[in-house]
Amino acid sequence: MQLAKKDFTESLIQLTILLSLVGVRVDIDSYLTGVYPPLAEINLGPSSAYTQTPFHILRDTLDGYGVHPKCPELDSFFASRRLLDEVRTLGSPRFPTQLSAWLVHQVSSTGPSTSNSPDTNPGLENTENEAGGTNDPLSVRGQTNTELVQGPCVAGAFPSEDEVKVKEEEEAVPLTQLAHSSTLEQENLLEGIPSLSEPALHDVPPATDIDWNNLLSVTDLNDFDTLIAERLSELDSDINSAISQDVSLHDAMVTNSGSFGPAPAAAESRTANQQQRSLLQLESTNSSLSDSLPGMAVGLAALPFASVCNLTGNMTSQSALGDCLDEAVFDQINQLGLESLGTIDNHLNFLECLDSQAFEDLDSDSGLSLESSYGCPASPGSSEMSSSSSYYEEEGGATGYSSELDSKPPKGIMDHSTLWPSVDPGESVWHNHSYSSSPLLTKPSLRLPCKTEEPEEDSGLQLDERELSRDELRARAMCIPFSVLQIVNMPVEEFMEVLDSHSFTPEQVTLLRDIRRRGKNKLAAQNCRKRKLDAITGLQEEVDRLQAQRDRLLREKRLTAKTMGAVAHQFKQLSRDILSRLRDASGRPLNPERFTLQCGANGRVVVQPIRQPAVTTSSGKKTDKRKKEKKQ
DNA sequence: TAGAATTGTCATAGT
DNA sequence: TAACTATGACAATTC
Repeated sequence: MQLAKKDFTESLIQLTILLSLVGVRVDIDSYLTGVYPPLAEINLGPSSAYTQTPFHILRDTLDGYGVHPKCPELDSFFASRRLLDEVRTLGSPRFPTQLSAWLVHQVSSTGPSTSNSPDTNPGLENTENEAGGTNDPLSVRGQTNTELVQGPCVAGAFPSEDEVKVKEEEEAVPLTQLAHSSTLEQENLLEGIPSLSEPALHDVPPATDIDWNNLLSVTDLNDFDTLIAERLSELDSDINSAISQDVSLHDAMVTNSGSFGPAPAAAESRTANQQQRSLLQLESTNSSLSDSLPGMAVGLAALPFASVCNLTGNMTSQSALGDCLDEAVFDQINQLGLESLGTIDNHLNFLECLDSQAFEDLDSDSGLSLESSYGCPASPGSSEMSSSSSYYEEEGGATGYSSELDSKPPKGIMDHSTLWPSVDPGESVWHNHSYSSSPLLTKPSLRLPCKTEEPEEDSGLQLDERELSRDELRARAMCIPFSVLQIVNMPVEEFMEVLDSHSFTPEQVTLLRDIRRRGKNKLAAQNCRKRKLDAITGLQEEVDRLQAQRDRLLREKRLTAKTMGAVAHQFKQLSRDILSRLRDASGRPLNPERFTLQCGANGRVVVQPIRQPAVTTSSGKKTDKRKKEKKQ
């Protein structure tokens, strides 16, 4: 059942495309409105144009609609929507349909062919020179606009010997090629670009970004061409076959037929003439543009650049960055047209902003600070330590920290279990790490420890006495009936009560306060050091993570830059080919060096003259004159 | 024996 | 104001 539906769907698409070729628009909205869901099953079959490549899946899931990427309904919806868009693009008017098919053949052609390239075609060169001889694009513009509307005037510029065959063999056109247009285009490009991008991950010199900055910052078309050529010269030769830089319409059709299997040469020429005829049928969608716009307004309408842009969807689908580029940057390239390719540097700046912003976000989002570690459950926070009720529990561990009787703390990062073991405070010794006690202090004497005496009298100490801390020994010497732990850990109220109730001497009170102060400060020092180590460790981990993320983003950036270069180059080639086939009022082809295509958001393609540098120089002269006038 | 690591202590600022 | 905490600095000790 699914197979039958699939076949029916493909047949419907082919029929729609066929009807579109003859100028009949087929609206299949009702087919996709949910009443009939069979398009959802297109993805299930291998014969579907869209299921043969996973690009739509990747793109659709990256469209950012908040639906789970694996949702089958979502995938089906977007596949259906894409099919609808494709059919609409092919449906009306006639020229986009023809142009779409031509793009398919051109892109899918294998092997470069320069026979009819604009640069090598002497006829075009002559006409270009003639057109360029006027040095007035406006004159050409006005004539061309009218010419394009009339159409038949242009027909003479194309060979028409195969036009009759076109009508006869139109039914034999491999319509599936049209249905596969964007898919094949993506496949071919993606077969080439990954081979280009893969070495970018490993072999790209460090100056790649700089070169690409230069590339994208070039506003002059010639410079852009040069940089593009330089860039592509470094790329794998497969890009030549994938993009078919210098393939003319006819050659593209020939090579394309070979790519799709054996086809008669007549069919190739027929298809070529079909494209030519479609070009002759250009309709001016806005005749007033010749007056209002500095260029010709040609209703090319809906160049399938979306399919070109789609190729980047898979390339960059692994990240949101690629998605943004695919959806925004490339669409803007499409809209701005070839003349505005210099603004790609803005997009590169966008990339830079993404990088920097990502880094800044990461910095700000790290949430790691010296303060944050305080709240870490692994480390006792200051609030915990400040609580008097928790002192016995907390500082009981602190006794273990200094309990060199049991075990030595490991070197390096302090072990938390070592720092905070649950040791009975009453049984543990406070510490004897730093100071060995004097035997004199074991006596009930008020003499302070003299460090110079310690080495001489260590031999007379008992083992347990040597393990006593200095304060412990002082307490013993002062006959204080409390251990250091008790003194330190008891609440302040209790400590005050002890001081009041035991009628201590002032020296004893001072010692008790000092013991308590030193003990608490020791714990504080331990906590402080542990927090510092935690902070350092956390920062180091954060640095490692950010460095890894930075490397990943840089790789994605380089990959995206290469993709953008490939797309820009293809856009330029397509524009050149299209312009070379357009005619002005006198039947002369447009000079691709002087005109450019701009694709509007509504799918309309407008031919506009390229701004000559002379304009800038004249403005510069004006400014110079103004400066001179000001000086005078 | 020099040097690093550990630890206690002091001083001080802040709470 | 006292108690407490946090932390830098210093010194003693250990390895």
